[in-house]
Amino acid sequence: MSETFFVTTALPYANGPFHIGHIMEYIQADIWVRFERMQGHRVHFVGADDAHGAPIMLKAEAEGITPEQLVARIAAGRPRYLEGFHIAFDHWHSTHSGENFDLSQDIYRRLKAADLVYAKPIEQFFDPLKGMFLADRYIKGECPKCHAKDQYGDACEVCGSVYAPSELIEPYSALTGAKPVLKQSEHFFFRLSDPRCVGFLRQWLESPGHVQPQVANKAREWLDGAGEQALADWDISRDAPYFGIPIPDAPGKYFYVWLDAPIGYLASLKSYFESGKAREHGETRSFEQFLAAPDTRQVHFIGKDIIYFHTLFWPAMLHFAGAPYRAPDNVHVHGFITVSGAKMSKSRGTGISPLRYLELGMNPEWLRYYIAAKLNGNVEDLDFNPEDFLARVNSDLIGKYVNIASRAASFINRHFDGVIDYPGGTEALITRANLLLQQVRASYASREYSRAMREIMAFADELNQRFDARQPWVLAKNPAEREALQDSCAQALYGFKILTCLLAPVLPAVAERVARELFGLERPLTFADALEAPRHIRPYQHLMTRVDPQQLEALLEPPATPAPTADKTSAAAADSAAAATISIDTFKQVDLRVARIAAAEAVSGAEKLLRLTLDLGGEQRTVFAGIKAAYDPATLVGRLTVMVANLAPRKMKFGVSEGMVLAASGPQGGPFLLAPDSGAVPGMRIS
RNA sequence: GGAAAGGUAGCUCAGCUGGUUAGAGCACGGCACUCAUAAUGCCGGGGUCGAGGGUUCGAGUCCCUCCCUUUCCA
Repeated sequence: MSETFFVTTALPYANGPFHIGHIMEYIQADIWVRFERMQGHRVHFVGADDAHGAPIMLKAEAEGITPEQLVARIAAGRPRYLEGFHIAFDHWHSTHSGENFDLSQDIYRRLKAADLVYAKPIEQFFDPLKGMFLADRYIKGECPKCHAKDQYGDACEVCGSVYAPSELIEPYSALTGAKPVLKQSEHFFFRLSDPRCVGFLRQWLESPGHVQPQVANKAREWLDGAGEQALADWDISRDAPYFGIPIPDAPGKYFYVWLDAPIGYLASLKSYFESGKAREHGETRSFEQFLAAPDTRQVHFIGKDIIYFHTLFWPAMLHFAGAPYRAPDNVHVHGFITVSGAKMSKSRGTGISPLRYLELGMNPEWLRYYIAAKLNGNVEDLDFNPEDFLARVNSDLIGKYVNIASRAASFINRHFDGVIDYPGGTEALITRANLLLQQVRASYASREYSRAMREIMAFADELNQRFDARQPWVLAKNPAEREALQDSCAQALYGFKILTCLLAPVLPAVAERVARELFGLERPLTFADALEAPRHIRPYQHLMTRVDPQQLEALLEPPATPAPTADKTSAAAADSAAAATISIDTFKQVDLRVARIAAAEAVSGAEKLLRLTLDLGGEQRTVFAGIKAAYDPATLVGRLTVMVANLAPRKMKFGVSEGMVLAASGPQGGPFLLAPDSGAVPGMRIS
């Protein structure tokens, strides 16, 4: 019954870091992957950078580096986001790779052999200074309709009309300002309009499960287009200079980036197989065998902006290239994410920065839950609303879910030494769990995450209601009610375990901690665990803190303007100039370590101090820090920071401080605690 | 211009193939409780389901027109 999936997310363009839209898609896919794995299915989840094309080439040129260097720099920044949000790709690769060169050229040769590729001369604007053909976006000029100046070559941002670049009045190259000239060049075309392609695509779109009905409608519209809207063949070549994959037997010609980008899915998979990782994950077949197997389910998660490429070209290319290539089994389309109703814009700095989210120490699982709570299986936009985020996360996750464990565990530990027994039996809960599993699994499977979260939270409500009705805090005062006390708490804790299983795809880190720390399970949870009543619980430790409105505010405030930043650096420079130089040996005497803040509390009687318990990976230290004014203790717990580990202990009025944490401050404000990048673990030496 | 999706309580959303007084969570008001890193429970106020027509015994749910929002048109 176990199935095998090959899952991808859309390849991000390697000219910049991830934005919140990428992260949303990855969270959606990651939840689905984790869900399928919890059902016992084998899933290979891969991603890659989309490295080719003119924008990357030009950006690299502008920075005075090679495109490879630019792409490598961007790629180096990927892991901290992925790890930070618990997005567990099995492999991450690049379209600028040997695998992708081989696969792209192979698929091209096969399509050519199938007579689905032809050459045709086209006329296009050419920048004589730069010596390259110009894509529409690199040509600007006056709009032929409304005569607005400086409009792009494809559409006018002022009046919204659409036109060809040759219609622009006074066109000029956006790269050099030169007047572009029309020049002829031979391009290669993929015969998308071929009856074989159209026939195949119709059939593929009709087969249930391949795409959502709305997406099939849209794609059919393109297929059925007539006249102006008729389905056109696809221009798949670009002329040198171009950062891309050379077309075989065609000197100076490269594949258009959109041809090799989706092939990057397969390139990443191939690299995953050839690196031996697939084998580590229990897959013994070769890449080709795996890909060709009819029971391998090839699933792509994409955004609605790239439906055209993924429902027309991509399936057709794969199908007509032939075995081992196969058209996808499922292309799942999601909408965009907006912030407070406004469309995300990188250039205007609106939207929320995923990196900033992590840097502020905000819990990634808050965002995962919030996205899950708002995501359905349709192609609909999702709004990130700060007030909603705060309310949703705090009341659902902390008030309802985590609170159940917190309130019940304390009784079991205090009165029964952690032993959970069920004088009232577990049948009712097992029946309930079975029903819930059925509902919630169906919701996850169809990507109706918001429904799943509603179903799960309704159960959390039930548990809190029942717990309340039985009033264990009253029972605890009467020794004769011992059984009732144990039963009421046991029922709640078993319910909590069920909730945790159901939420595990969304909250992997919390689920892992619950399994290990509370229930002593040294393995990942599966859905079968929901039917297994726990018999013992360890002392409860807080699982999640509430969202701090200040963090949320900091997340949303616009990025700092350059001016104050410059002030800061100059102030810092002035400071450092004042300090005498020291030798490296002197510096090495300071033992700096990464520490996890295990606990934080205000010190009563002290205006500025917080008492921090720092975890150095095995060793715990108590440190007093004068940061009370800037930090709420609750938001500090769990985050990583930097401490001086070999500072002589100092006896203070409130206790002994065994070190100090590092924070920046100056005339512009502070203190600001230091934090290592994600990946650091407590105890690491800093040098 | 063509097309798609959406417009349901203050906010975020559920309402499948039309059927008793339109639901949830959050927010708000009141009460209760005190086990829980203020968390929980109960009660309540609040919606002419974008507007207007139509079909029907009966429409948020079907049809038509219009308005608004978002997006797509390679």
